[in-house]
Amino acid sequence: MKKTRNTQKQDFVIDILTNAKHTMSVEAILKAMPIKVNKTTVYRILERFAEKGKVHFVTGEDGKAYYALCNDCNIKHEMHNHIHFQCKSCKKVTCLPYEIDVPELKNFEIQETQFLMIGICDMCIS
Amino acid sequence: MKKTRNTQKQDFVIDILTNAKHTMSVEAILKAMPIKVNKTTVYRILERFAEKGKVHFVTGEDGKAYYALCNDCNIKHEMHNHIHFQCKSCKKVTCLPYEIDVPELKNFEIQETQFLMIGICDMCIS
DNA sequence: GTATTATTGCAACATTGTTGCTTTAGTGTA
DNA sequence: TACACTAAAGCAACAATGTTGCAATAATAC
Ligand SMILES: [Mn+2]
Ligand SMILES: [Mn+2]
Ligand SMILES: [Zn+2]
Ligand SMILES: [Zn+2]
Repeated sequence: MKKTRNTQKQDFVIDILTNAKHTMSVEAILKAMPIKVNKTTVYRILERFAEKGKVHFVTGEDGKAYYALCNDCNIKHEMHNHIHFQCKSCKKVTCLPYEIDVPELKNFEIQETQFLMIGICDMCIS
Repeated sequence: MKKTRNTQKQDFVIDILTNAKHTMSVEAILKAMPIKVNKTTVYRILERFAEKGKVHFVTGEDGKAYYALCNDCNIKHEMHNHIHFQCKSCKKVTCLPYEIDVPELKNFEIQETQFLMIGICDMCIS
């Protein structure tokens, strides 16, 4: 495997995601950066982290990618079979501690899963 | 509810989706049209169909929306709790006849679900 | 046939993400 | 510390998907 370097900007991304209560879009991560960083840089940092299994993402109903640290992820199976929830009101995407039993699919090779539920979150519900 | 009209272009979209073996992106639907149709028109036709429950869509890992007719959908609950599978090789998104049991989420109002599995489909597997 | 207005077309735009190339800076070695 | 190597970051231009406002068209009712 290729060598990697530790950089300030990578650390910032980790810090931001560590303190995040929800998953974050690239746009949100950029805004949370304490210094100015190019968006391409953030895209590539997240890409590297995703390859290493440090981070996972869900594609929201809006087509945007939302990133989260892989803390409690099912890394041993290299999947992230927990549910995500996207709120139609505040748009936030949350990782939920519910695992989904992945069915056996004859002749299909399952590599990843994205389980997304959509509705109104606990904070926005009146 | 507002009045609707029957148009040739709406019928074409229904025909195309009826004969489709997989879900279809707007781009694919446009290409399958027997006559030239504006993309905005297709977006709006699909939007109206989705509201009526004639059609549902999944957002692929690539962020694109993939549409399918609601034939066997769980329309009584206004949800589409079956699994979808996106192939990393041929990119096709397929509706699969597996239902997912949606967990009860205290203080969350679940309106829709999108369950996506990603990997290699039965046609692309060697 | 005429009026009404849902549907379509068009052009301009917004957003998200990608690519190729240059520049910067992290790391190991002398 | 100085230097070489090259991963990481910056930049600009681009691609792809989807959206908006308004004008033109055509389905339906009378
Ligand atoms: Mn998650
Ligand atoms: Mn489906
Ligand atoms: Zn919310
Ligand atoms: Zn395939």
